Amino acid sequence: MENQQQRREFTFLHSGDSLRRNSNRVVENSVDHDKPPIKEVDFFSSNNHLPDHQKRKYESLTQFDSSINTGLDLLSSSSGNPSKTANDEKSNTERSTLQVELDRLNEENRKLRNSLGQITKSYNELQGQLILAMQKQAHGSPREQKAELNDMSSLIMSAQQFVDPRSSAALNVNEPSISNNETQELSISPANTSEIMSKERERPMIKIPAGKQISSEDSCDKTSQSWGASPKSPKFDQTMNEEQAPEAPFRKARVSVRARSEAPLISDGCQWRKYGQKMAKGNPCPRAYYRCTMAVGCPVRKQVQRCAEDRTILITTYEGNHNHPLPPAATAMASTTSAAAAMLLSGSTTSKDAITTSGFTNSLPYASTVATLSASAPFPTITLDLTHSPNPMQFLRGPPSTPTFPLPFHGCFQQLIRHPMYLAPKLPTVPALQFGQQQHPSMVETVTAAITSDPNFTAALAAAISTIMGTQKSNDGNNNNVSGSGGPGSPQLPQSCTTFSTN
DNA sequence: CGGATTTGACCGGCGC
DNA sequence: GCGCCGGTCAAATCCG
Repeated sequence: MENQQQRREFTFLHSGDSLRRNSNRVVENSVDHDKPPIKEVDFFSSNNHLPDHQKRKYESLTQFDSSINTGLDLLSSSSGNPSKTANDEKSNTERSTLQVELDRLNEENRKLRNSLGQITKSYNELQGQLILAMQKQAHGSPREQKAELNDMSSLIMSAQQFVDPRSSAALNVNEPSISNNETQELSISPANTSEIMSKERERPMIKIPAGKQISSEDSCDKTSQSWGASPKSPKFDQTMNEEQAPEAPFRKARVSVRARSEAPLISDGCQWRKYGQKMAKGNPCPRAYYRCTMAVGCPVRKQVQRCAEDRTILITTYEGNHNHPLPPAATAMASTTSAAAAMLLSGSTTSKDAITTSGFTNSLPYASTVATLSASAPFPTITLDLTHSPNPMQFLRGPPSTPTFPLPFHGCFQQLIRHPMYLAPKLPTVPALQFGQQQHPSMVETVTAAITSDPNFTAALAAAISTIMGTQKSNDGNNNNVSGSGGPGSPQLPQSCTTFSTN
């Protein structure tokens, strides 16, 4: 079983490498005649309205590696001919136009390649860490299956970091007992997890200038704004070393969700235990504190409080990363909040940002749903306002087996989850995205476009990928649960930081 | 009886 | 230093 897990993970990593190679092909395919048309070729070949002689010119252009500007030399030599005719001048003008276009495409491809290179670099680092972690586990005393499951969770976490190590590292810092084996409980956070996480913490993180707390949200959201004071949980504190302390604010990324609900607490697929209730200043409604009980030691907490101004609105604020599998009903929401938090932590928000995040919310089925960033607060918070959804209860109370949470990425990646190859015991050697390309060509393009237009998308993508992997685990007959008392296990990424909430 | 909830006490951070 | 406030703990209580 352990070997199988390892093989899976390595396969996944390998597939990531394949992703890189394949993506490069998009750029360099012009020299590979055995491959199907690549984007550049497609771009030019799409000009079917052009005369044949121009098409031939396009073809000649695309015969050169777009990463090398050899095509430009060809054009310049041609344009330097003093005996050109009027037609030649016309065609040369067109060539110039095409040259500009080609340059633009090359530049675009270069950027894409750079992005992929960064991803690959992070990926390789993680791979090395995985190997180290697994070797360490192999030499250590055998642990129960519980521990192995947690290993899987940490591996999934790593997978997420492959996409965006920054955000993942930041998101996972709430994990307890990950840097100090002495404090960790036997059933949680195995050694390899500790090693991985410790290394991850060494990664440089983007700093958001600590500014004055400026609440960009209405009074209803004071609940989330106030969460920053947290801390104590002695167990967690023990795991923090001096270097990590300055980064603490990043670990407190929160996702606050506003939604209309009559119920005091809406099921979000996770199991929660109430551990406190307080009256918060400025709100006559008490604030309830919950912690995740799906796994022993899960650091995820949430606050639930009704909006003072509109008590039909329930505000749920999540913090922390699950260190255990999550049931399908929870993964949709979890991935969404993870994506939101990842976006928040990805570094693009350097000050008070009260915006409607286009890259994120554009994917929302309900146009009125907005995500508000408040990175200037002591702890960055992203608020998803679902109160204007046409029928919020539709997703809030949807059947667990068919989560219909109207948030980004979920539906898109369900396609991957359902793919037969994806469900196979062994992950394909082609990356999930490429693989999606087989059946859903537009998806890869969409993802690529999203990456180029919004770097933060990688973080969101990471969460979604994590969700996929988690779902796969639950689908391949492995019903292991981290917590014996927990419900259906599933993974949310421990990975994914904040969980979604509903409410 | 065991697990979940309630609720007052306690602690740490922060502002004055 | 003091008080306020948010967050957590843990004993008491409730509930299935």
